[in-house]
Amino acid sequence: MRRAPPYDRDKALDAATELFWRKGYHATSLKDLEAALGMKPGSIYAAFKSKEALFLACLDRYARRSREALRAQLGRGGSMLAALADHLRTHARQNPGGAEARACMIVKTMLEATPDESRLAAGARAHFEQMRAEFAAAFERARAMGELAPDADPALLAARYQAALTALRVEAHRGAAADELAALAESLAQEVERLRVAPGPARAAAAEAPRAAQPAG
Amino acid sequence: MRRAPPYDRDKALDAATELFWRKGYHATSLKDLEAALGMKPGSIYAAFKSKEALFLACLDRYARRSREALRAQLGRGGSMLAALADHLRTHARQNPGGAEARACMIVKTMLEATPDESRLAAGARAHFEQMRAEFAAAFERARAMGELAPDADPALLAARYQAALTALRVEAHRGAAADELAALAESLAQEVERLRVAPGPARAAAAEAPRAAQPAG
DNA sequence: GGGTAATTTGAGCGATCACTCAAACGTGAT
DNA sequence: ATCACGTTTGAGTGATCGCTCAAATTACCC
Repeated sequence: MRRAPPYDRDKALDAATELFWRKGYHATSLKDLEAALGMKPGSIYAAFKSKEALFLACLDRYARRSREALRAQLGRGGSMLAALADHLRTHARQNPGGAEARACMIVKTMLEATPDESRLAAGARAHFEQMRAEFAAAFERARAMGELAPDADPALLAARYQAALTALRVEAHRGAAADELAALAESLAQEVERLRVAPGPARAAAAEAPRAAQPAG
Repeated sequence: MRRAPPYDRDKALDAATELFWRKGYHATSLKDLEAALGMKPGSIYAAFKSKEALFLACLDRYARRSREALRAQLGRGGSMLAALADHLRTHARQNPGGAEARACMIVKTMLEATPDESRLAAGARAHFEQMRAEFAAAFERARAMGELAPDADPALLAARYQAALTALRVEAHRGAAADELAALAESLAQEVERLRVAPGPARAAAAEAPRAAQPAG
């Protein structure tokens, strides 16, 4: 019979994720973690095997939650393209000082991990590719629904969508003004919605955005 | 009369930049720098005042060279939009193992710097904004040349262009296959060229890209 | 209440961190 | 040659790094 652990694993992972996300892997010390988790080094190493393993656990959790949030936003039925566009707009609505006004932890880790820290690098890349697969599946569904042209390339669209999202979150991280961030997100979102092909002569004609003066960048 | 320093400041900065760019600020130790620069700690601290100051010197140099490379590519006369598009394509042509197949050092630093490392964060942001100003100036020139519609928004276009470039370099950093990277770059480049407005009824009609099946993402 | 096993504790491990400084050294002027 | 001066040297600074482990503590079963 195991004794119930007096520490709350979920809260500990929350605190560790917040710390790692904000400061990155290298700049976060065990002292920081001890303070944030309210645990002594021995407990941390009993619960999680090492600093690296703890980081990877946080990253996995973060990625899983990101994926679930995406699916929740895309799975409400209705237009896939509209949902994808709204997902971009969502990321511009974060309050500037908030925890979400930060670049994606997966991307941060990809850029921070050195080649010899292979587990961090491989983990981050795997999660990045998994998100890409989510986006590709969404575009495939859009194509199946007739929102996209039959010869549309979901893989390329997914790459471009992820690029837009990545850059948008870098812009938020930079501290861009809320209105500039919203304008950029809106511009990228309209780009997605402009992919829609007219399904019939009547119903979705309004969804076809008019050719604007600056449609791209 | 000062004695000429026996160390080559330019080569030292080259080596330090390579190291910082690859490993980031925190993961680069003084031991690493000693080995790469061929200098003992005392010399490093005499030549550059601290690890942080050395990093900032490298970052300044990197940003200045990036700016100069951009100006060289955009200043050859001819179409600004074509030059901007080609600049994107250039970044996809880097050989995969090469030193350039890495995310932008400015962006890496923006994402790595913690809020309390204010000099690193501020320096990276300043350089990022300076690059944005370069892009905005290029789009303004394009508008003045009649390549863009008179009501085009250079600031927004610059933000979108920088977003595309940032994401493209993240994709290269990730280790994307050369053909996928080229496809993404080509897609983004065409997006830029599609901004062109027909200048006259005849001459530049061919430059107006035909409306493709998947123009955006 | 006593026994047992799982868990937490926290001092402290060796290694490495960024950095310093007195001494050795090289160079140009005399 | 000799001197004066500025640079390079590299052993060594205290602090902090990630991490360990024997001992104390706690919860559960009988």
